[in-house]
Amino acid sequence: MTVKYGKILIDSYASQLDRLFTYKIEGEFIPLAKEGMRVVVPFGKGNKPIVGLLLAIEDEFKGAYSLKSILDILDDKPIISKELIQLAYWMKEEYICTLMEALKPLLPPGDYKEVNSFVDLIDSHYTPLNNEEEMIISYLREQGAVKLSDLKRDLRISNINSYLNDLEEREVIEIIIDVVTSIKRKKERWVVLRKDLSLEEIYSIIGNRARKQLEIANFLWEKGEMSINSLLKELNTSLSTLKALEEKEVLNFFYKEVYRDPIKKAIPRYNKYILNGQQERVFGRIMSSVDGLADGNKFLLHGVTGSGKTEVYLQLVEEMLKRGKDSIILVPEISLTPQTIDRFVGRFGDKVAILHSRLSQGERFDQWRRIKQGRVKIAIGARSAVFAPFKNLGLIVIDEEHESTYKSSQNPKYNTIDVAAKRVELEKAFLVLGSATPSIESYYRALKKEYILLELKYRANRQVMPKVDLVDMRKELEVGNRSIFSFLLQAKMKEALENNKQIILFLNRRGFSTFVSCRKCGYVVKCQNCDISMTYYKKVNRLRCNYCGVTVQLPRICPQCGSSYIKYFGIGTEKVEEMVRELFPHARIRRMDGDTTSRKGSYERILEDMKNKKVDILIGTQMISKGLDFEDVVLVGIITADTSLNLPDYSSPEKTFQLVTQVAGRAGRGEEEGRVVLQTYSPDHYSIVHAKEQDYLSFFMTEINLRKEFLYPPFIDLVNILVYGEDYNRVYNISKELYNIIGKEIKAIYGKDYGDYIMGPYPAPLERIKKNYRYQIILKLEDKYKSMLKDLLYRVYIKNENNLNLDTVKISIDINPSTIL
DNA sequence: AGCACGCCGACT
DNA sequence: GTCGGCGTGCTC
Repeated sequence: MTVKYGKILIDSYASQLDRLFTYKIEGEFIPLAKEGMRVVVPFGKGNKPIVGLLLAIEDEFKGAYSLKSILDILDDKPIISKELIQLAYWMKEEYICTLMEALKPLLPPGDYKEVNSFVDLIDSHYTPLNNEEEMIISYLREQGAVKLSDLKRDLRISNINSYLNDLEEREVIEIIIDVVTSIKRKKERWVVLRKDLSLEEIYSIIGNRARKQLEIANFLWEKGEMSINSLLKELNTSLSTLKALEEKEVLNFFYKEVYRDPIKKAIPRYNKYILNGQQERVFGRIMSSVDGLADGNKFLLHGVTGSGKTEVYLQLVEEMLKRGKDSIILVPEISLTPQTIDRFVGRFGDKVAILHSRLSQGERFDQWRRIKQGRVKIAIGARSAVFAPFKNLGLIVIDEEHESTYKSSQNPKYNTIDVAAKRVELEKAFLVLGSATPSIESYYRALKKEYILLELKYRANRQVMPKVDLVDMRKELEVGNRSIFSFLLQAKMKEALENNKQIILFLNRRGFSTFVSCRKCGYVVKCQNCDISMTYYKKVNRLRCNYCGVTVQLPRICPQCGSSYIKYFGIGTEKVEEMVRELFPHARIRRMDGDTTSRKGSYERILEDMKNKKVDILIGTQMISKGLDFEDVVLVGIITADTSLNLPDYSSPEKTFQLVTQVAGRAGRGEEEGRVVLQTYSPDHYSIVHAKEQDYLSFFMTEINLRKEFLYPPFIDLVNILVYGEDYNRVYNISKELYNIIGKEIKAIYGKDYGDYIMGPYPAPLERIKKNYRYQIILKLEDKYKSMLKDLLYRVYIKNENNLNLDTVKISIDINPSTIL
């Protein structure tokens, strides 16, 4: 074969370059080129060299135009696997974005154009076998770690790749992928004793007067080698002593690369537990699939709070390790707490990489590289860790799978669960979704047998589920209690404090509160058509439904009970703290919300204080709803469940049910039975009623029927098309134009019923963010028309076939968004 | 995205 | 006559 053909994606986010270009691969490049490598190609009329990603290699080409040839290959090994390339193609289709956008989270972090191969000498005492090796090694001795391309340019050895490969195989040199900016990879000075001397010989060289030097020698004899920093600290000595030893040629200094390790403190070992009966059944069922004894590769693990899901995950990971397979553990960012990390690191030590949003660019790159090179076998992190570049992936676990943080809100706007399901298919791996309150979507799929449903019905330590008391806040008002704490909650708090127990007060503040409700009877203004709370718009002083756009007058008096206590809802954690202080001036109170935990480490400190019983009452928002496990918390107070219930979003009952169940699960983790006081203005709402009973199945059945009736996911895909920009008129006009283009197609499908499937354009609930006016169009995609309409959206949005003027107005398309605010 | 081509207005 | 404005269209 004298020539091959490479399909290349140009490194550009320009939508018009969202296609592959064919280039010839000739001569020396033929054996080197692999899919997933970066290449340099001449592009455009001026043949400007530009970086592209080689995505496919073909033997023939049938096109009517002449081809150019690639100029260079930048990588020594692919920077992305074939499976991940496949995944990117799938994401592009699924989430309507360019291939380059879809690839972004799968490529090395940072600017991938800045990624380079570096060559470094590992064994500097190696004796070269031939002239070429001699040149390479002496070059590296002089230069230290160098860019592969520089080395090639300077030495001009023909067939240099085969020499380099050979040397790498013999572990004389090392070829590493790294980013240019971090070529100053962190190195530490280490010391090692000369290997050819016995201890006696060393003693005699040092002589018996230098006591400190003898101590060091003894120490190193035991330890082998050590970094200078830790040696100096440990033996409380100075660099000059070491220098003296070097002069006597007892020890050698050398440099050793340190990985910027985000795990700073020593983590104690986390011991393995023996699984109880129900855990064992779940574990056994999954393992029988893994070992090919049963069908299925995707599981939904529905386990009540405190049922020991984590231990099941840990043991699955362990089995994967035994089988030479890698694992990815996904957790919501907020539960990526020390508690969670400690368990995995405490069990698996340095086989674990941790990926979270607070890593610096350099740290992030190191973690990526450790995974890519196979130095770690387990990655634990937030949603983007689903793309961890393992080559032997065996298992993906998604804990708290119902959490909305698994939906990305930036391009590509992927849903981690769907991505994981796809990846597991591509890599023949296994997926385990876990939750105490599975999302409606996931549970529905489990019932449809897309996932295998597994259950943990009891808490691990025979603890009973906490008892939930429902308090109707309308009645509190009737009997003259104007405080935000019901009499029952006050009494329970007093009791817990007297018994020296801890209390968690949970304030439900999802997003912001824009709904209008009656403090007397709990009435909330809802849309007649959509069964969704209406949103108050200050500017026009009217209420509007964000789904169908109907607006109504703001009621002065409650239409249900006639009281004038009808107003907006909203209260903050500070206010709650103030009120608790009034009631219990001697209690030690801590607050946990966005404000108090933004400072680094403060979150950990609060948890530490909680553990050490330095806190009596912890007040918090979503942040305290999960993962926290304190034995002495006997009481959980939910100040008001209603806030999330009345957001203008079809999933608000689901979110409310989940939140209440999760928070309630914080109580009674110790010996004593937990109590939960749940305050609400809607004690009859199905999500509140079922949350009180902790009856997931009943909640699911009610909700799924509503979803079907009102045409919401999982029965359709909801598409939110957001048009935004600073110029109101342009935003409005573009959104109108867009509506007409898409509406035409929908009309052709549905005829006069088309209005059920396309809504808008309406101002978004948050009509203006950062000077941008925002209009939205909402689509409901039925499965059978999905690919057709997605194709239309691609042509309109990415290709801009209708030549919409998008200079000052931007469009964002979100498939099944977690929120439409 | 870049870059060239192209078809009209005001200049050495 | 030509220099250059940025609209249009293409890039293997």
